[in-house]
Amino acid sequence: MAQARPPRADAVRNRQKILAAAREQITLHGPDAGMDAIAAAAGVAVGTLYRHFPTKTDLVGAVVTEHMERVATDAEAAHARAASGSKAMDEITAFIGTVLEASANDHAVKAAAHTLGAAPGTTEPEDRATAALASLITAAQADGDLHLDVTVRDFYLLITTAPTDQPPAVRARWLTLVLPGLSTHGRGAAG
Amino acid sequence: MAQARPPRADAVRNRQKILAAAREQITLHGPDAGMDAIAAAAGVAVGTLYRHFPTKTDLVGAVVTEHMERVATDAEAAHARAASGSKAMDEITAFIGTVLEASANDHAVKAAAHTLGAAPGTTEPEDRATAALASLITAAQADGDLHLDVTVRDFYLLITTAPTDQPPAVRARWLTLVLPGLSTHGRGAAG
Amino acid sequence: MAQARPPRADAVRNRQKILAAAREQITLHGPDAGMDAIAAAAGVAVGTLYRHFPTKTDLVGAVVTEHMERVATDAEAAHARAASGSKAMDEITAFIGTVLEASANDHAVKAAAHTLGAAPGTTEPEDRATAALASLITAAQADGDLHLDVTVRDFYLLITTAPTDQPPAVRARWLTLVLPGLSTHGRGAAG
Amino acid sequence: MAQARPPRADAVRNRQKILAAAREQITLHGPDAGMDAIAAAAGVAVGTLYRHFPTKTDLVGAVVTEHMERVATDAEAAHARAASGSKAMDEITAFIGTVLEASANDHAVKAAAHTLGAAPGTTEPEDRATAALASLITAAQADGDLHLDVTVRDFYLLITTAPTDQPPAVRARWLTLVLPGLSTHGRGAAG
DNA sequence: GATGAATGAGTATTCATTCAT
DNA sequence: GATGAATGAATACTCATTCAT
Repeated sequence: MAQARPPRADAVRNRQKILAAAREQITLHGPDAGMDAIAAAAGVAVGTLYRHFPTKTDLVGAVVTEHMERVATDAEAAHARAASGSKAMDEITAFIGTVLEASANDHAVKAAAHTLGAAPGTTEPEDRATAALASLITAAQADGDLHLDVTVRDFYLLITTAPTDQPPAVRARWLTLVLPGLSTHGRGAAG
Repeated sequence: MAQARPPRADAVRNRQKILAAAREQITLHGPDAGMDAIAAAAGVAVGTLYRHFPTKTDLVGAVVTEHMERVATDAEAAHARAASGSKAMDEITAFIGTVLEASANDHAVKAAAHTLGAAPGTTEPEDRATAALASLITAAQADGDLHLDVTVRDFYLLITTAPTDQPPAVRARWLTLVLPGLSTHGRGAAG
Repeated sequence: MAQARPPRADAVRNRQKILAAAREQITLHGPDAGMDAIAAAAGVAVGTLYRHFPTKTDLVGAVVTEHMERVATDAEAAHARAASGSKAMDEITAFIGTVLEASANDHAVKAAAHTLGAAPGTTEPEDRATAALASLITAAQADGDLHLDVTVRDFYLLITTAPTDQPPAVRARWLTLVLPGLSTHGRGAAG
Repeated sequence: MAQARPPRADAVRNRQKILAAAREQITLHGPDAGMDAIAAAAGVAVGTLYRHFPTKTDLVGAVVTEHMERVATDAEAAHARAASGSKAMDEITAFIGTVLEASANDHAVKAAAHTLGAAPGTTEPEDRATAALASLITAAQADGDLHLDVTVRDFYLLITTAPTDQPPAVRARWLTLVLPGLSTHGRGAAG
């Protein structure tokens, strides 16, 4: 069985350029960004684009995955900080806020996911995020700060429904409304 | 002064058929549903569709307004019940659930609103809903059941971000997560 | 054989309103004026319009004929004046100018004729015009003012090619360029 | 500095086929010729047509420009002949005839120009034609054959109003009627 | 006779995808 | 592998004409 030969250097470079351009164009014009426009932004011909991503769905999927990559990184960072002393529940709160901010700027990504019915499943980065978040949850529950029935799926549910396309003030308000559902401490003095 | 003659019976029937078809098609394929497809689903020629709704935007707008109509009706009903003795906070809880269920079936409507940057403002039904909800809020706050800083906008924010396209179990879970942000009673015994 | 019953008074009135509206709309928007627009301008429903003119071609044809009516009237007036002493050649010159001006304001009419390949033929008003012009030609030739080979067809050729859609100065210049082809007196001192 | 790579051979061929088809279809059905029809006539898919001419206006513009190209070439040829001894006025006469014949076959072009309110200005070929004609005019005026007030604009006015859609005999007659407006020699012996 | 709602073929244009160079 | 020209189904919308009321 022949070894898959390693990809050519320029092919790798092209893949990166295409992903960057796709991210940019999708962010700019939503998932309706044209393939030609993406190719042009990448400084590449459409044919090349199609060699790397046989379908628009594939390309958008890749962008979404990239996004997941970032989520995973953030989750693991939060987990690491919690492991070295910071409060797990604080990390959770911060994490959700961070993801919301990131989505607000990469805004189209979520739309993309929706519109294209992107894979439900289990990409590698999603697994990493899930693992890190699960640990974080367990820790926060051990601290008595997080409701015992909260799961990773709950996080994903909230993140998916976050108002990413609203102005910052609205996004902040949404966080305020939503966090008491997780925390055991309610909303404090406000009411 | 002559009365504007009443619309013809068959024209009215067609308008209904078109709206129904639009609702259905938009639910099925999102606001990208084609005008031809909608016309076909309505058993009508495109021309007829365009006679009733000169623009796709108009048609989608009409569907959204229909939806708002229902929301307004629900809100006023809730308000009426609270006025005659039932607990305001219970009505609020039920109301949000009701809207969520309704939206789940009319699912596309939300997408529609988004995509078309639907009117920000002030359609007549929206005004009615807003008025009824405001009264409900005041009552619940007087009872000490609702956080004092909660406004109608908060309701709209939650409703807009509700996971209308998720299965019932997920929708129920979302309600559980989100209601504590409104109520002064937290999540009770769960954590 | 039954006598064709005389048209009802209101039907006659409608026909006039429609023709007026057609003239107006065609002048305004060219022969592309929509049937609905014409009907609306006439204060009549499309159905009524179609009862009077079974086809758009018919309607435009009618407008063109109306135009011919005017041409015929002008030609006969010119002829009458020449018969009572004025110079035939002067009347000819004036006549062409008059028609050109009229066409410039009813501009679309010519376009209409072209676009719709309107009947070449021999409507009654055209016949009257032709007769009057023929007399005028004979008279001017008898005066020695008009080239002997000029015919009514030449007039029609010039009129048809007149730059009706150009500004007045250009129209005047065109007359200057074209009249020497008819007159025996050339262009006088200009060259 | 890299040369812009030469267009592909088949693309060039297609461009020609499209232009030819456009000329033909526009000639046949006026500028209302459908883009689909033109594409079909060219043996090409619409998409291809749109790659070459992003807009119908562009396509018709190109056809008009082609026409102008020919006019320019004719004008320059006439000028060259006059420079090497032939009579300028004869060249002018011949030139107008030539353009008229050319237009008769490309008939629609004029309609096209009209309909689209074609550029007022200054395409490159138009400039060339204008220059050559100006020289020709000066020469003929120096010979005493052409009225002193005649300008290039007069030529364009006549050409634009020429009866390109009439049979040859009518076109010839039109020339006879119109040339005396330019020449200092009148119509000779005919009257 | 008048009304105006319904019809449906037709228009220019876009865009994901394929394939010859 | 890269290029970019070609494909063609699809889209929103128009308008002359028909026909039930």
